[in-house]
Amino acid sequence: MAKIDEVAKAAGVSISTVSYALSGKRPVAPDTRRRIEKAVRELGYRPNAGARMLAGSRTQIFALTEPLRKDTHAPTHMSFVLATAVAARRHDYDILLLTDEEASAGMGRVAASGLVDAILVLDVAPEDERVALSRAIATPTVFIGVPNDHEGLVCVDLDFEAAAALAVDRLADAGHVRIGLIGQPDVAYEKSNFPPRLRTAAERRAGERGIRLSWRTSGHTHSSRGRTRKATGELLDEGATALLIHAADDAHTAAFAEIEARGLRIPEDVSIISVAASFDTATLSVPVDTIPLIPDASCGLAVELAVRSVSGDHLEPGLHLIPPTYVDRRSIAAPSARTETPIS
Amino acid sequence: MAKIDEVAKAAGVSISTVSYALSGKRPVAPDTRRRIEKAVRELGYRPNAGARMLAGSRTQIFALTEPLRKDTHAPTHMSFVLATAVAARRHDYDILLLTDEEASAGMGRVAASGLVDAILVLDVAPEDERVALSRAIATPTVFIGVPNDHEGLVCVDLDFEAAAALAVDRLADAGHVRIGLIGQPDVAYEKSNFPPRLRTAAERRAGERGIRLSWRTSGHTHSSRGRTRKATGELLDEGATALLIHAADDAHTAAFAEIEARGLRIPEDVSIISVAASFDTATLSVPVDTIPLIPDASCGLAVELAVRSVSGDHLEPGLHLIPPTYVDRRSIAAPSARTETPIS
DNA sequence: GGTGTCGGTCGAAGCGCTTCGATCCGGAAT
DNA sequence: ATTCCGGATCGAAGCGCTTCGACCGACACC
Repeated sequence: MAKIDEVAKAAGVSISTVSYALSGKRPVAPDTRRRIEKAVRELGYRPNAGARMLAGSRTQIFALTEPLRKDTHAPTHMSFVLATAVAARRHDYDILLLTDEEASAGMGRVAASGLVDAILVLDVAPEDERVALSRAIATPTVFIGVPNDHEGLVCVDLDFEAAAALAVDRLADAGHVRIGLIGQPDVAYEKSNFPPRLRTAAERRAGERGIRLSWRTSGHTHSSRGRTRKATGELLDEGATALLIHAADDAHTAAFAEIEARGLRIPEDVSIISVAASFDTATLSVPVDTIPLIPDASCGLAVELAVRSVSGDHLEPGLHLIPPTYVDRRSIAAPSARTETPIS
Repeated sequence: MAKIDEVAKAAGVSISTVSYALSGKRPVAPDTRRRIEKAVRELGYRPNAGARMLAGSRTQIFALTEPLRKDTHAPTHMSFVLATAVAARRHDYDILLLTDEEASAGMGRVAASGLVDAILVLDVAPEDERVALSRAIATPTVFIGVPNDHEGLVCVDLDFEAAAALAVDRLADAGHVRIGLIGQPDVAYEKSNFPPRLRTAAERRAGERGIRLSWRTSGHTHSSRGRTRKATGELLDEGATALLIHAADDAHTAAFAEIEARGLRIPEDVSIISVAASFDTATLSVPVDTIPLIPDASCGLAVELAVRSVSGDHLEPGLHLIPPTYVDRRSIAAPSARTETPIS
């Protein structure tokens, strides 16, 4: 591998001029710059990562911690990892994976050894041991998700509460007075933070709009087809004319199956909104309206915050909630006489 | 962060002695070693990663390239990434993720900048552009999977051919003369390497044992419930008394559904072996015999090879095929009169 | 009693880069 | 003219570690 001194010699300048030309930290004459760039190209020069870290004290690496619990939804998780990696590369950063036990243990290690410039935290649990760890280290840390105790942390997430309110509003505006919420699997309500918050926010708004909202989960440890169908049926039996789904894709198809089995149509007989889905609801057998949880948005913002914090911008801690966006796919209509029942 | 000279001072020795005590590359007196370890502990010393890379020319980082095509089975993929990361940590290595476009572009980058000691290649396609890249760089590269053109490469994988032969043998030994193979989704037979090889090997062995083997895929771009059920039905209609399944978990449940719908039982009426499954076939509604594809084994071996190649051991290129292991869960029995039909 | 050999230790030379201060030069301001 | 400023460049000092060669004393061997 060519080294910086070879580039300097080839371009007829000093080492430091090459460095400045490449970093842009001091002005370099246009002609000189061209000669340097030419030399770099011809020699295939790449600055040595180790030397850079040592001299610069910027590593161009972010750690990404992901515990990968057994109940993690793999496809969703993958899209978050992917979004983070892509966003990082846009800022010339690489991602170092900390999984399994290392998700926690590795944080201290990479921080102390100066291997990474910042740490991104994925798969955040309500009571997450990484919260304490992040407070104990000097390396900037950004949470993608919000733990219960987020005092002094930088956190990024979809504004689930606003999303829930928006969804309820849309249904209320369309005239629905009884709606059902099909939520995440049971465990999510203990091990994760936003499912309960979304539910609570939906209930609050429903109350404000004079609507009755019933809630069911979509399974035990993961979305179960049978459980979700049953839940759907129960909600419809209770008179729900609209469904708000906060669950994985298979829960959607299970709900569709029950609706179809009853000879009902979407949206004529049953309105549906999917909330905080991170997959594409347009490719479901029935495209549905959604207030999506966009990995690119969350992870992009998280990376941006990390980059900024490395560049000196001491960012004040706090929640960075991404405002919900409504994607209309025509799965909402006014309640039909067919499903509507008098309020008891 | 404490630096090595502070440790040296605290222990009353020179910097180099500290270094040798920690690396073990030269003998250090037991008493001296203890004093150094004490100092390290008390100061919370961690060698600086950048300095280490620069001076040592060992980075303690492996790159893991994973293109993440849309048809990648997320859960399977995740278990490979996890297995790799865990294995790497056992050897004191971290994993740097190269995804998406960077899966290819990043290889040259991290190699040239000396960021990583070796590269591990995941999600290998038959015609994989990373093959050419790996030949163009000096950084040791280990493929987890076998591309068509593997001349001069180091590749690790399950011995699919032996696995197929083993599976056919078991069924033949049990007395089956007509068996069906439910394979991967269609695309896998174009975009991946082993599905066709497994199929061919199964057919060859079936021929040798005088058995008739019919083949069906389990879907178009992913396992489809309907398609798999249909395939299962067709195979049974053709007189198959045993099924060899090489597909994702949902394909198994789909096959079970069809079998159950026909009032048949496993293994009394239909014998089943799952080949090269990377999930736990014991947790399926019906536990089935399997010749598993064990991520820990493949990735562990790959990491080991990478570590060895870094430590000077110039490893000669070649395929490292992991011998198949048979896990008995009692899903095989002799063919029953109920399903058996005379050979036409 | 020389002369190896080996365990144990030290000093110093880098590893390849970034960055600070110094220098030099041409043009604007006075 | 003199001064001053900012663009453009250079030399050199590290960044924190690894590793080489050298040294010293202890012990064994003949």
